[in-house]
Amino acid sequence: MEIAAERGPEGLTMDGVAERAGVSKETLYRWWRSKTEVLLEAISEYGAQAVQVPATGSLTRDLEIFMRDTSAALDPPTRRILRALATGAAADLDAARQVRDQFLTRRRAALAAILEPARDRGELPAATSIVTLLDLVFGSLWYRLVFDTGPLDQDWADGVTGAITAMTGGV
Amino acid sequence: MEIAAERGPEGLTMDGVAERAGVSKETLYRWWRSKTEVLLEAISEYGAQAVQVPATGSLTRDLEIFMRDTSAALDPPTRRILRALATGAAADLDAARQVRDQFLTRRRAALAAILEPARDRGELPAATSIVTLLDLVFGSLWYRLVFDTGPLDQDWADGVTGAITAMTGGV
Amino acid sequence: MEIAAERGPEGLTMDGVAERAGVSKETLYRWWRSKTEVLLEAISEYGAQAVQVPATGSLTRDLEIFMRDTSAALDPPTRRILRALATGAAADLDAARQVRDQFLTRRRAALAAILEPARDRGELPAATSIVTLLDLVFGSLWYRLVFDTGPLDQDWADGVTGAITAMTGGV
Amino acid sequence: MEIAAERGPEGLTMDGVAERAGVSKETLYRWWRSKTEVLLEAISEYGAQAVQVPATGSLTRDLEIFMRDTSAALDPPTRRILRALATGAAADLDAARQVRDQFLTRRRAALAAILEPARDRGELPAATSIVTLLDLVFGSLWYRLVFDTGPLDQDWADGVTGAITAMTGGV
DNA sequence: CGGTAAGCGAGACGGTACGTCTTGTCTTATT
DNA sequence: AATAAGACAAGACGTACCGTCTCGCTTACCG
Repeated sequence: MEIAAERGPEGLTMDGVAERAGVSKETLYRWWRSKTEVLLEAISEYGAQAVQVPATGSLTRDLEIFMRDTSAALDPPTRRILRALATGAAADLDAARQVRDQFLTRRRAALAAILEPARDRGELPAATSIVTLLDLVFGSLWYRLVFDTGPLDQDWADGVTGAITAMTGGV
Repeated sequence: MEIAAERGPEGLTMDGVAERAGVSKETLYRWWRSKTEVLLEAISEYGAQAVQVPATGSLTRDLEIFMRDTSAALDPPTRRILRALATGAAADLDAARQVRDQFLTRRRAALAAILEPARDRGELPAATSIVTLLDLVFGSLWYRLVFDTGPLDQDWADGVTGAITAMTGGV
Repeated sequence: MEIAAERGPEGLTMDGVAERAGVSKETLYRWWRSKTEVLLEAISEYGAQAVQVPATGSLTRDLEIFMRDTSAALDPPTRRILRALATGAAADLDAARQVRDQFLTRRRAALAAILEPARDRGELPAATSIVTLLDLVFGSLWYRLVFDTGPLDQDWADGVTGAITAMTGGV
Repeated sequence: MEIAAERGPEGLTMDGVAERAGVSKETLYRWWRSKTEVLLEAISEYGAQAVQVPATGSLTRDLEIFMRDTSAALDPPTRRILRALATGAAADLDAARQVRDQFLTRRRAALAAILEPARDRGELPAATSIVTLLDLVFGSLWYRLVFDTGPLDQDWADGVTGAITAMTGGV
């Protein structure tokens, strides 16, 4: 985590991790088969603190809180770590699967826990595909992360919140 | 392109490109400073054929056409090429900038050329942030590409189309 | 022994021995401090059958028997074992000392038991240095073993026998 | 050479050579496929100075000179180098072949150039096998080197000389 | 007879070298 | 002057073996 946070994807090497951890490469490979596995486990310890799922009863309010929390968590070191994760996933479908199953899933579930009740309450059209919405929201996040197309600040958070809530339409 | 299409991000090396091209590495580096630059130039030749911008006068129809075209273009070889691009961008902010400026921009402009008139016609709320919508749509695409979270087929295309047009609300 | 006989010096590892013996490395190292010690002990069990010391009363005849016996013992598996021993000895003076004291000594004594009486009987010049002769004979053997310069067959045995007995000169 | 001379077989590593030579391991492996090849080439440069072949007309005298020269060359650093060579040869038949062809051959030829004329002159029995004698002499040398069974000093040189000339018998 | 200590298997560990791979720079000779 | 050919330093990769270590388990001896 330290190395990924300090130096980003390029500076993260198994040799480096082994040295920093005061551990032999042999041991590293015994427990984790790849850089991605190491990172995932490191993150899961770090991010074990359950993702907050606001439940104010209002989709707009819930989303706003969730998105702002998310945005607030994305300081530069964290962004470097996530970019390292994305690098691994983009390069190798196997790593992608691991990231998906062991990392993305959790956050997707949290957001789904906001969206589904909202749809049931009628705040989103009944036909709305939650999966599509999740892709849109998290896609926006990773897109900005990977391609550095813009900040992931409060404005961004509010923009996404606004777009999603706009789907409530005239309802 | 051939190599990236055949072998994906991992199998794409400068040595490999030089050999396949019957060119020395020296020459490769003289003209392009990095793998990303090589790929970008290769893609731009390939994808020079201007992106079609439908203009049927209906946001829903335009979007549907655009998304289906996009989806249709994403065959497995193309996906491997794009993943190679994402790998480079995620690993290095400088590469990210290049991908952004020389590749993403074009497609963003095409979609913007659909969304902006639609907003002007009142098919989207006047306050709608086009940039946010672009991030959502392309984010969804790259998210699925990078993390292999699902197919980029017609269902996906229609799902995104539906979500965006849902924002037109009761209008 | 099995491993050394099958795979030779390169394939002989402490891990391998431990596994084949159904024993933990811990135990291996408790009883023997090095590969060389393990091999030496294994060989001493194997080769415990006393070295035959012919005593026909004729140097030529005794030597011939001894050399032919020696040659006959040197089948390929045995050669691999001896090469493993030589590898250890050449690499490390401490191992060399152990091989010398616990292995070479025995065979040297056997040959000396042939040469000394012969010298006393006048079949070798009185000034002959037995040690030098031992070095010449066994040197020839190990030289061929280590550098694979030629077979250790009956021709070789007879050649050495002939050379040594030639020293009896016109006597 | 420096490393082999200073630290002997155990301390000689490809990594170490690369570092000391200010060269990358890649380059090392491009030119030499193994430690043995590196050593052989290093030695051949070093030892390029032709081996002196005395030709006094007397076998005893020639041998004495040759053996004393040989003995004098075997200072501790040289012995460490030669033990490194023997370690490689003993461990691997392929390395053994290389050592034989590129190193041992030269010295064998030099000694043969002494022995053959002597035999022709009648100083050795006509039936004497030169090859056997070469094995005996050099075997004695390497035996002492590998197993550290005794010094390779002038006494040793004279002992071997004496043994060989003893074969001239009553002539 | 029940408690304790010694020896054991299992195997993790830090360390080090291995041999391979890719990167980006460079030199040389050719055209 | 641009090129191909390819050597090169740098350094990460993933593997192998070494010798040490810690853990429980099982015997066998002793109180």
